[in-house]
Amino acid sequence: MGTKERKERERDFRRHQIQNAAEEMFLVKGFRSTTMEDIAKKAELSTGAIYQYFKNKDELYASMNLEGLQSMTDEIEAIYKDQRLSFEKKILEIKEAMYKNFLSYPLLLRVVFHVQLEDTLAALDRKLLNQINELGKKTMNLMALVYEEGAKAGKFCKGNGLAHADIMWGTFAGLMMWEEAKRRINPKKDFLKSTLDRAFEIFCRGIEKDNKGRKKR
Amino acid sequence: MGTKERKERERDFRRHQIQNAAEEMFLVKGFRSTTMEDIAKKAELSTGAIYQYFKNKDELYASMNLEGLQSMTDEIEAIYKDQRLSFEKKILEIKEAMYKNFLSYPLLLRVVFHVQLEDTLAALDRKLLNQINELGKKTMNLMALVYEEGAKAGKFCKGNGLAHADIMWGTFAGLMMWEEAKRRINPKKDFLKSTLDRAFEIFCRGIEKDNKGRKKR
Amino acid sequence: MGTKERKERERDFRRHQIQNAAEEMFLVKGFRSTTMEDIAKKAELSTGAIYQYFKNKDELYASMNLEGLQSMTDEIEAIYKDQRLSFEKKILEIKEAMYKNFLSYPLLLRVVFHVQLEDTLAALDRKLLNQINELGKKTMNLMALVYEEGAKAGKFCKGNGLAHADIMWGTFAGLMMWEEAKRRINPKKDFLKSTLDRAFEIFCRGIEKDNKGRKKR
Amino acid sequence: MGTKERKERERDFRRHQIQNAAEEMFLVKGFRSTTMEDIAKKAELSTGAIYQYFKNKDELYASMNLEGLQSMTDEIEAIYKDQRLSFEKKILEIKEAMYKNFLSYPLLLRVVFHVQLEDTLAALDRKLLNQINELGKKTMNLMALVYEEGAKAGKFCKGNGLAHADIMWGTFAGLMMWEEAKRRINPKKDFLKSTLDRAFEIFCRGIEKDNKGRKKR
DNA sequence: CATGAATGAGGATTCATTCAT
DNA sequence: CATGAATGAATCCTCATTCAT
Repeated sequence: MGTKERKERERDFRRHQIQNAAEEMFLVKGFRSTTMEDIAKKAELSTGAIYQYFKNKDELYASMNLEGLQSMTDEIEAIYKDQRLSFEKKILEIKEAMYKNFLSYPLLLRVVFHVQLEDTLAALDRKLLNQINELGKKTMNLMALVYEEGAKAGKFCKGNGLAHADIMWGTFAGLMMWEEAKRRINPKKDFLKSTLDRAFEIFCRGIEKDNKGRKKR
Repeated sequence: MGTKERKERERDFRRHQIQNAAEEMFLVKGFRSTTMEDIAKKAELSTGAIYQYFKNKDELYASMNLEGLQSMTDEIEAIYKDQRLSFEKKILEIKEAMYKNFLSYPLLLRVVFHVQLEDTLAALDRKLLNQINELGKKTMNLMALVYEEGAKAGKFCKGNGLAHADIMWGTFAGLMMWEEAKRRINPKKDFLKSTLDRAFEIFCRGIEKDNKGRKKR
Repeated sequence: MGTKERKERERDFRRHQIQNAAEEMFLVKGFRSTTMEDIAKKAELSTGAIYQYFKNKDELYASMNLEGLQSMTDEIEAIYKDQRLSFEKKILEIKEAMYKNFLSYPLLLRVVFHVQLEDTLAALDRKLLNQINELGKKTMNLMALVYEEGAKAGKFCKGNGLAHADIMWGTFAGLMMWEEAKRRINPKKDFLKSTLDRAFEIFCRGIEKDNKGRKKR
Repeated sequence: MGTKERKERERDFRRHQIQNAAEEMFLVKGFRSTTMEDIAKKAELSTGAIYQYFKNKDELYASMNLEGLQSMTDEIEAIYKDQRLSFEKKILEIKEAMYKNFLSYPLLLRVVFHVQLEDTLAALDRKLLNQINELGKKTMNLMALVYEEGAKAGKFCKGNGLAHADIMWGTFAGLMMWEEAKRRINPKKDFLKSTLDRAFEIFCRGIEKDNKGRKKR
C-alpha cells in the first residue's frame, strides 16, 4: 500500500525542510550563533520536532551536506570515467563539478572543515562521520587517478597522484573560502569565478609535460 | 622613569602568557569548547585577570594572532623589496614566509577564517578588526605587486595582480587547512611540506611566460 | 448483547497489557527515567494509545497496583474471617499474603510510598486515590482487628490495634524495601524470606501475653 | 594567615545554606518537582552558584544527608561501645539515635531509598555513593554485633546478627516512612513516636531468651 | 480506537562576564 | 591589579501530552 511510501516521502520532505532552514541560518549567523530555535522557527516547526529527524545540532549540521558531498563525488566519478575527455579537460570539468556543488551546498566546505576544526567529532554519529570521510577519500582517489593516468599517458609531469589531488582540492577549497571571507567584508562584491578558473588554468599549465609549442587557452 | 616601563613590560608579558595558554587550548579543544577557565588555568591566572588584558573571548582569539599576521606581513614586505631576488624566487620565498609563520602561529589561518565565518565580528574591537583587515590587505597587495612587476618584466603572463595574490593565498591556506584536517583524522601522519612546495612549483611554472627552454628552479 | 462485553474484555486486556509493560519498565529504570514511549514500545502500542486507557503517567503508575492492593486486601480479609486459625497463625498468614502479593506486584510498595513521597497526588484521579486509600485503611483495620480480638481473647498483650497494625505493615514494608535496596547493590543475592519470617516470629513472640512477671524497661 | 580558613568556612556555610534550602524544598515538593531554581531562590543564590558546590541535582540530594548518616553512625558506634548499657538498653538507645537523626535529617530515609529506587545511581559521584554505602554497612555491622554479643551473653536467642540488624533497620525505616506517608494524607496528625517505641519493645521482648518452656509456633 | 508526528513548556547545565574583597 | 565566587542569560534537549489522519 502507498501509505507507507507517502509517510516515507513526507519524512524526507520534512528532513529537507529542516535542512534548508538550517542552511539558511547557518550561512547567516554561523554555527555557534544559530540556535535550534532559530532553525525551528525558520522551518515553521517546533524545536522538539527537529530532534525526531536529527540526533542533535552537530549531526544536523554535518548531515546537511552529506548529500552535497555525495552528489559531488558522483559527478567526479562520471567525469573520471568519461573516455571522451582529455586529461586536462577532466581536471577542468572536476573543478566545474566542485564549483557547481559548492553553489548548491554553500556550507559544504565549512562542514568539511568545521567537522575537523571543532572538537565536535565526538558527538557525531560514527556512521555519518564515516560516510563523510569515505566520500572525501573517494573523491581524492578519483582525482589522483586522473592525474596519474594523465602522467602515464605522457600528458602530465610524473608525480604522486594523491599529492596532486590534495593540491587541487586544497586550492579549490582555499579559494572558495577566501572568496567567501572577502564577501563577508564587502558583501556587494560578486563572486569571482574567474579567479578560480585562472587558478586551474595555471595548475594545468603547471603540470603539463613538455616544452613544445603551447597554445593559449 | 623606569617604573612605567617595567609595568609596561610586565603587562606585555602577561598578555603573551595568556595568548600562549589560549593558543594551546584552542588548538586542542577548538574555540567553542575552550572555556575561559581552561585558559586561565593553563596560564596560571584567574579568569577575571584575563579580562584585564582582553575585552572578551572573541577578541582574545582574534588578537592572539595579530602578531603572527604582523610578522608575516613584515617578512613578505622585506621579500618584496629585496632587489637581489628574481620574481619567481620572491614568490617561493613568500610561500616560505607564510609557511614559517604558520608553524609559529598555527592558529593563524583558523583565526583569519573563523573571524569571517562566525558572526562574531560584532563583538570584536573595531580597531583590532581594522588592524587585521589592513594587514591582510597589505599582504595581498604586496603579493599582487610581485606578480605585476614580474609580468611587466616579461617573466609572468599578463594578468590581474590581485587575482593572482588571491590564488597564492587561497592555495596556501587551503592546503594548510586541508593538511591539518587530515592530520586530525590520522594524527601520526607527518605534515607534508612537499605538497605545498609542489603546489607553488606548479604555480610558478603555470604563470611563466614563454615556451622557450625552461630551467629547473 | 455480547459485543459490548467483548469490547469490555478487550479493553481490559489492553489495560493489562499496558500495565505489565509499565511494571517491567518501572522496575528496571525507575519511574523518572521510564518514558511513555518506553512503555508503549514494550506494550507494542503507540504512545497515544496509552492515553486512551490512562489519564496520565502518574495515574498509570498508581493504578497499576490497585489490583495488587485489592487482591491483598481480599486475602487478608479471608484470613481474618477464617475461624479455624489461631490469632498468631492469622498474623503469620497475613504476612504470607502480603509477601505473596509483593512477589506478584513487586511495585506495590514503591507505588504506595511513591504516591505519598512525590507531590504527584494532585494529578491523580481523585477516585483512584480514594480507592487506594480506602483499601489501605481497610487492610489496616483488618490487621488491627486481628490484634484486638487476639488481645481480648487473652492471647496478646493489651494495646492499640491500629498501632500494632502499623507496626506489622511498617515492618513488612521496611524489610521488603530494604531487601530490594540491597539487591540493587548486589543483584546476585537471593531474596531472604527467612529474615521476614524471623521478624514476624519475633513480633508474635513479642506481643504474646505471658503470665510471668516481666519488668518494664 | 586566616584568610584561607575564612574562605573555607564561608564555603562550608554556603554549602549548608544550599543544603538547607534544598531540604526544605524536597520535603515539600519532592525530588522530581523541585527545580534547581526553586532551591536557588530559597537559598537566595543563582542557579549557577549551586553548581560550584554540587555537581548536579542528584548529588546535591544525596550529599545533603551524608552528614546525617555520618552522625547517626557515630552515635550508634558510641552506644555499641558503651560498657555500662545492657544489651537490651543498647538496642533501645540505637532506636533513639536513629529517631533523633531522622528528626534532624528528615530526608535521610528518602535519600537512602531514593538512591536505590531510582536509576539515579549512575549520575552519582562514585566516591559519594561509596561513602553512603560504607556508612550503611557500618551501621548494620554495629547493630549485628550488639545482637550477637547479647546472644553470646545469653540474653537473646541465638541467631544471625546481620539478619536481626536488617530487621531492626527495616522496622525502623518502614515505620518512619509509613508514618510520614500517613501524615501526608492527614498533615495535622502528630507523629506517633509511641508506635515506634512499641515496635522496639516488642522486638526486644521477642528476641529475649527465656528459659521457661516455650512452644514453637 | 490507533497511530506517531508535532508540540512546547520546562529543566538541567554551562560559561562568558562582572565585581566585591 | 588579582582573585574566584556569583551571576543569570542562553541553550540544548527531553518528554508528557495532544491531535490530525
